[in-house]
Amino acid sequence: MSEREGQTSYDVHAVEAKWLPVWERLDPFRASDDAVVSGEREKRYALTMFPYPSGDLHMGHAEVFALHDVIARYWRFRGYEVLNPMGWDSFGLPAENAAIRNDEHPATYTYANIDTQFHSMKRYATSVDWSRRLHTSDPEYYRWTQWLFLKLREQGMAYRKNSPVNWCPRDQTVLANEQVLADGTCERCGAEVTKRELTQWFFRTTAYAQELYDCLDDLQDSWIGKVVNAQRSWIGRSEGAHVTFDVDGHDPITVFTTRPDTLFGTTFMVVAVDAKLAEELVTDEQRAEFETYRDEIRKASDIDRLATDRPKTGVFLGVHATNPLTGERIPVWATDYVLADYGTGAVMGVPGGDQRDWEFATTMDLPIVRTTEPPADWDGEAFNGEGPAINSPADGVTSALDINGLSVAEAKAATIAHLESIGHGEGTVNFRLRDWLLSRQRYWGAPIPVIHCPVDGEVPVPEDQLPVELPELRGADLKPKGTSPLGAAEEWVNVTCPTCGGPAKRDTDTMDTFVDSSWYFFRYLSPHDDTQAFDSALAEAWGPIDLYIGGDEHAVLHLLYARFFTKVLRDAGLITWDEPFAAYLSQGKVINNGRKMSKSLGNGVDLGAQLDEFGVDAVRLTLVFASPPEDNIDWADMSPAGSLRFLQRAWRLSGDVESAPGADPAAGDAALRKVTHRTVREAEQLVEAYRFNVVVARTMELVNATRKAIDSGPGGADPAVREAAEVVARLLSLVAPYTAEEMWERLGHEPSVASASWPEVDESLLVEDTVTCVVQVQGKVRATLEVSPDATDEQLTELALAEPNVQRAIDGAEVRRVIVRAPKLVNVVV
RNA sequence: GCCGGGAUGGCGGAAUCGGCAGACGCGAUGGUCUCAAAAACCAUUGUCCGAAAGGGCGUGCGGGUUCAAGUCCCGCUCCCGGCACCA
Repeated sequence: MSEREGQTSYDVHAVEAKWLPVWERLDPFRASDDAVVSGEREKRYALTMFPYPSGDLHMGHAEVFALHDVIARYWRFRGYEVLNPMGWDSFGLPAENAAIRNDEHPATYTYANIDTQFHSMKRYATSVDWSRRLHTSDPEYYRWTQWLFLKLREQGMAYRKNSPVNWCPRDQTVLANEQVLADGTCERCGAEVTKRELTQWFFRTTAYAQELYDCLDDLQDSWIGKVVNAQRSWIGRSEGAHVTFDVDGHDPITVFTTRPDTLFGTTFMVVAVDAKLAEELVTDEQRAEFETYRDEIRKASDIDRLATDRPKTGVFLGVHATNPLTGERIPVWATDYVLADYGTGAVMGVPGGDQRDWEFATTMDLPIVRTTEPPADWDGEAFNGEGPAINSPADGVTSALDINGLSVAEAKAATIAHLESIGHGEGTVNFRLRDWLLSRQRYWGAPIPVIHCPVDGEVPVPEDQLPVELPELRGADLKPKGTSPLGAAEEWVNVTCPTCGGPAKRDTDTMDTFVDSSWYFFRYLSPHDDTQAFDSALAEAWGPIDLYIGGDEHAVLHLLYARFFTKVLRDAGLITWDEPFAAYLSQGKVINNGRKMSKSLGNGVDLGAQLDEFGVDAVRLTLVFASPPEDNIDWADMSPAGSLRFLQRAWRLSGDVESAPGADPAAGDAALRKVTHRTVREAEQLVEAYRFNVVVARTMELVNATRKAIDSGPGGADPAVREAAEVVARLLSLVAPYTAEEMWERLGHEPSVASASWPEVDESLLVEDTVTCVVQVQGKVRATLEVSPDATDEQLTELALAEPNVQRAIDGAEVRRVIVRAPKLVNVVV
């Protein structure tokens, strides 16, 4: 037992109990608005996605909070004023479903869980400013959610329309497109989503499609790539043209195409069978056949319709359109392979250039004309690759436009120019993104603050009457019945119209909970302000968020909505910046034994049990050290016990330091000092690059080096050992605050280590007096030399060739060339 | 099908300026201490040949560029994620 006080370990739980009240008293993480507004200190806004209060915190929370705290604490050390707030996304279905099961109010479940999570978070000891705590289900919060809804409505960004919408039969509510997974199931509960024709509220996200897309370029480097990619795909920008076809006995039809250059190969037109347009076009002779086909398609589920390998089907509508370039008449068909709600719901059929059109043409026996010359060895069907334009115009047809021989890009440009000149089309951009459906037919959300009056129509609730508080409903009253439970609260529903004073009814839908979370990061700036949603001056001072960390499940949903809100608020004049999250990092999942943790698999790992067994610090350390932040962590591969061993080893250093606090490190062992200062510099670079796992590795190396210095080097009395131990305490505090605090105290300092200053790097100690020079022969390492960092090429060559091992490798051959990269490398070529 | 990311020891992962592959940790093996165990500490740990010195091979596969390739280029395989009858 080399340790001075005879202790080889500390009691994890005693240490937790000891420091929590001290930190409570010191409150070192409170963010000062004044320091930032006055410009006294530079700001950093660190944000992690706030939790939904279902039960207690789990391993996933533990990971994201631990990762997030590294950067937040680091920024604080570096002298920034750090805003690190926390709250709860506390509206939502799990609470409502629990309330129905237990015949209680959703608030009971919600606030009990918040309380549980709050205490777990306190124990978890992240550097949060708790004075800014908020819950989205508080009337003080949703009052401003409602205010923002009205603001968006004022901006023309919230509107009501009747349309086919996604309906989840299990949750008994409509869903946004973003909440329906690729396989047609509900993102929340997994039920198969169906369609309903309903009048619903939408946010006009499509108005910002272009900007939401373009700004991704600026985020490319500071956001994790897969999320930028996901958003790009979701917004789905495609460049092309609108082309207008005259139709016999009908208004002209406009189609969207990305390949206007293939217009000469258009041999038919196809309209989505479920679009209104199809119904308008169909002739009386064809109507019966059309309706039979349409009804058949309507019966098929979305799942079936999504399959891409089904044979092409369709019905001729009896009308003809005219190709604007050639005057040729082409038949108009209805089909289910054209989508009613993308583009114009109608497509020009170019079988030579589009595989789907090829299959349709083959099935329906329609002509096929190629417009791009395929390569000589082409043995496919439709060809949509690069090649010279052909058949413009085809034999026997005339056109004012001839693009033969042009490349695809040239042919597109020429065709668009021509269409514009004859008034039959224009270059345009189309997006896949749809407007955000925000109404929900459920109870536990923010009521939509609108009154429907038979005289005045849609009337916004006057600002001074906000919030529109939820009526007291509980248990069975909340049972989903396909319409909003709020409709049953008659006293609440029936109101007088704010405009005419006559009888009117409240809107009975509540808002999607993603509305609540689209602006919470603004509310953190002034969470107790009862005069406004947020303070624009504070938004100016603190925004945008410098680093946001969260899960991939929100790669599209929440991040897209928050970006949209930010842009609308900017255009409403409330803020000046364009994007809410300057940098985004996604955390991987914590899994167990190769599988997602789940009740049915019985492989869940209980966070509380892990904390009880290994302590907060060891669990945090394990999660941070496991892998780069964005990778998944398989808990079965991890060793929290090993983490605890390391923490004890680090802690023991603080008991072996024999010099007094303030001892001058300059007098200490130079070798250890070099390691210490190099470690600090590397840690700075690594934290800033979010490579937190490597920061831990470097800290471990410093602990090892310090241990060696104590046991078999200059000994515990050397001031360099104190310097090293004090650096370890501060590096460790990024991940293991309890252990670090305990070390800091044993080293003779006042708490809190979090308020200590960051170790200053002595640049002179980063200069090595010798470096290892690798000597290769034919690229293979044959020897290493310890040389001065300013050794010359000539010196190195001479030393290298003098090595017996090098001579043996050369084996008498003629040295043809010696490559020297002084002072690190010599390569002898024979 | 299109777009993005990845593949490194028994395991998690280091090495992103083209310059010692496997840092750090886990696990394993042997040892010290102990009545014993735990903890702690010491040693070994990519693989093959060799008693050793030393050498061969080695970053998913096949080519290439280079004095030098995990890293750059070309062509594949597989895995993960996003989008998908989106015209």
